[in-house]
Amino acid sequence: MTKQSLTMPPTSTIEPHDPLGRPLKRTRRKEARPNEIVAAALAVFVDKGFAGARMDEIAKQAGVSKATLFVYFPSKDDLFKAVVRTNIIDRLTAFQSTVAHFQGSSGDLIALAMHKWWQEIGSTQAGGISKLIIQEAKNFPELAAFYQTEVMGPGLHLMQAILKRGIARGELRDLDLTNTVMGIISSLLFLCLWRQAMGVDNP
Amino acid sequence: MTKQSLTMPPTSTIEPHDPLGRPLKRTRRKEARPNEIVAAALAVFVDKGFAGARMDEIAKQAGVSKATLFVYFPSKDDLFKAVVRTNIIDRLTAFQSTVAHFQGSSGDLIALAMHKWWQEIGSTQAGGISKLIIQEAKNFPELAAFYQTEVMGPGLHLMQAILKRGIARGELRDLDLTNTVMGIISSLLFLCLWRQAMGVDNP
DNA sequence: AAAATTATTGACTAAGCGGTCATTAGAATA
DNA sequence: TATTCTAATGACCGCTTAGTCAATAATTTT
Repeated sequence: MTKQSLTMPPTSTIEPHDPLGRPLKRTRRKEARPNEIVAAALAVFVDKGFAGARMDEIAKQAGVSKATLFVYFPSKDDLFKAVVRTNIIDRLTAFQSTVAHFQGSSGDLIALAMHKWWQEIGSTQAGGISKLIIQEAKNFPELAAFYQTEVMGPGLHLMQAILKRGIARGELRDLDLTNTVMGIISSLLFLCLWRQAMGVDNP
Repeated sequence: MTKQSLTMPPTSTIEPHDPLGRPLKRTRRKEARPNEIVAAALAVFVDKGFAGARMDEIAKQAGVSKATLFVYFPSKDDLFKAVVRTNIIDRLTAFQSTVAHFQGSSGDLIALAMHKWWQEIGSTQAGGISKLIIQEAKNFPELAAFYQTEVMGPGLHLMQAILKRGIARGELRDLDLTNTVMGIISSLLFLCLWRQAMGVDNP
């Protein structure tokens, strides 16, 4: 199933298309644009950092003019926030409900959480966002604050909830919540950061 | 012993000086400039990152005009390389020998290693270099390789040696060396990166 | 003290960037 | 087919900043 078939009716006539299946001439595709722009933005942001990412390059990679970016996103900041939302926050909230209805042992749940994060974020292009935040936090305090409240806060809270569940069920001893959470996520995040920095190829 | 006494004869006349002991009026100090510029550059690069660092700010912090920067360093890139080269190696080797000849228990040795690293690097401005490397690894691949072989490699090796010693003395069980080392340094480095990124004040 | 040397700099430029807007052209409607 | 609506864009603007250079002034030499 191609991406195109999800977002627009199959083109019946013989038209020139780019490698990603997008028409070469100027076309109006209001529905598909935002996703394509966000996808392109993720790639460029992760590769170049926030300051280093050029709107022109994002536009080019999205197969669109720079002005079109500003039709769908009011500013570079907003585009970045959209990237974080669709790549991290949505996944995080999805996983929150998974945790809420989990039946098995707490050991399995912890393993699942770590595995899932690594599989969907840490080892993918989305993992680059973590590095990006560390890179740019000081220069773009608003973005750092956004990430703190929208991602780190909920993430830490979720992990704490998992540990509390384990303690309540008598599967874990009464450990220090903050430090244990820190230990768990630091190993994951550090490995992610390191791979990103050293340029390990991610699928 | 002040920095000034190392680099120039003591000023005998009563002249206005800045807080770092540098004369306020325009003076010619060919020998002292490079070190002062590199020191200022380190501070600004660590604080703002490579892209965010402004040559004007480095110049101001070095007590010099921007044009003078380009007298001593041909470009921003070259200045950055000079900063990293002159700041990394000495600290590492000094630290290695501190840990190398230890007599007590392995538990104490591990604690000492972590504590010492945190005290002398992780919690200081030098810790900012780790962040710098992670930040700029992609843009300066040869710098990343240099850091990998000269710093990370020896660091991991040293920590492994400490664990092997513990196992040989029967103080530690036969644990997985690579993973344990990763767990130990990841928590330290991650905390360091996080503090650097979020701007916790360092002494 | 005057001249020569050269470290230092203020003022400038060229380039690059985020963001804007009047115009253009693809699609929907009649 | 003609008309309307609006997605898409080329051309432009104001601002920032790495890098340049002729002029300036602190030393050294005579």
